[in-house]
Amino acid sequence: MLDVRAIRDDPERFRAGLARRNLADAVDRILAADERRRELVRRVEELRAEQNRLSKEIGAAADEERARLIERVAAVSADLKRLEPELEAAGSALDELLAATPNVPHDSAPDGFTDEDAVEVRRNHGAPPAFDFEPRDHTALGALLGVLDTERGARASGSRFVYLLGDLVFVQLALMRHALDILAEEGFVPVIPPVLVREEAMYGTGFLPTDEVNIYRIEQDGLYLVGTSEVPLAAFHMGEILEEADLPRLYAGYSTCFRREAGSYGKDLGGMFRVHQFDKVEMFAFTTPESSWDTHERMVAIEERIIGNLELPFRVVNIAAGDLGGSAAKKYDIEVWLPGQQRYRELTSCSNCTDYQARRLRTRVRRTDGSVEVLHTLNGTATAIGRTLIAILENHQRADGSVALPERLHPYLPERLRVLEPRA
RNA sequence: GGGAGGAUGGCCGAGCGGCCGAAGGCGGCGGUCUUGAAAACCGCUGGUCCCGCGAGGGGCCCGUGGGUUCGAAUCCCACUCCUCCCGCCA
Repeated sequence: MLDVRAIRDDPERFRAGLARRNLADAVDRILAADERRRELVRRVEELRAEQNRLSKEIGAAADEERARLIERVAAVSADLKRLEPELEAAGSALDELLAATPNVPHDSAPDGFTDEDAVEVRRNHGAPPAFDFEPRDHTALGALLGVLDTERGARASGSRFVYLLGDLVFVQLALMRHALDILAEEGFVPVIPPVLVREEAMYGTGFLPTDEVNIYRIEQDGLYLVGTSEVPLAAFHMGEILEEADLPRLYAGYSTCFRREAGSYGKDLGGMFRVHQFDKVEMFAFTTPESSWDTHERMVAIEERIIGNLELPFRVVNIAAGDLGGSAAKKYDIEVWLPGQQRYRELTSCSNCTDYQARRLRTRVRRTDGSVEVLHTLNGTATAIGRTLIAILENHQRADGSVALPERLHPYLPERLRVLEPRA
């Protein structure tokens, strides 16, 4: 949620920022709603002050005086009864506008509206691997190795569900441990969070109301299945005021993620590139406003380190302003080269949400001088396990279909397991 | 699924319908004392919104939402959440 007072102070800045999302006119609608609300606040508060004054006098007054005062206060109360609903309506109108308005993009986010407009920041290790044979895609490899079963996944649960089998399960767990070890070393507190959350948490993180169609809802209990552990990690400090000395607070969440993938019909069908359920290790940071940009760079660097350890060719892209998620002011994606698709595909994503999420979550920082302000939140993928498995299979495959597992994973794997071998 | 309690400030905990944004304690900050520290003593110690350049003034907040009343932390209604016991269960 944007800060209305900041918009009031410098509307031009917000107009220009939101124009990059094609939403320049939102500023004027917000300002009009804010003006109306403040006018009503002024009038209602004057009446309440008058009512309070008179009521206090009544308490102290003698009986004959009392009747007269009660009559006077009745007139004030009548006015209040009329104005209070108007004030409430004006407040909701403003809240709805603000809830539907996304964050202002950072200056360093490039112009544009689609993934095509993202700007490449850097690549790792230059070129994608050259194969002296025709590389298979992960679906073919998964079948050959006997480690992926999408047909039975569909039978049990529908399309976009997959069974992971055999040694690939050990690779998944190794990826999880590998990421958590690095994050713990970097000062992140490991967390296994709840994956069902209340509406408040979904709203606070900005997934509701805008992303509703992509969220699984448990009607009976009024709970939502999280699409990322960003949600319960952000909600961890919902409504709290953190001490400046305790920042940054860094968390590494490991959870299963659930996504309806509505509106992606026909996209990335087959295999497990786009599925309804996958596991992910996620970074989440609560920082002071002045340090969030440094933290953002640091988190991307951690992502690069993790992917580098897995010996995967990747590139970092800076997402276009108009293509950002609603809460983000800036986002880096890391795209990994997939030989099966002959292109780079999104593997991780790292966003600085500045104060947008924190204001909705009411998460603030108490400065050492005692003042209180909204803090900044960031989130980033440490390892999206499903897609990382795909990248490992496709990039480390050999002519016979076997797959060599990256050395950095060896300590986390069973000793016999260094290569995934095709089924006999 | 059945039953019983509870929700007040960073934490614990009091609170006759008006003098209660709220006693007291703990914690925190500052000070006195001390070579230093502890102890003791003294003082300070909520958030938010509106008006104002500021000094300051005002509104709201005792789980949430309604109601009664001139006036509600206190009375009434509904809801939510938490805890405990029994049952079931990974």
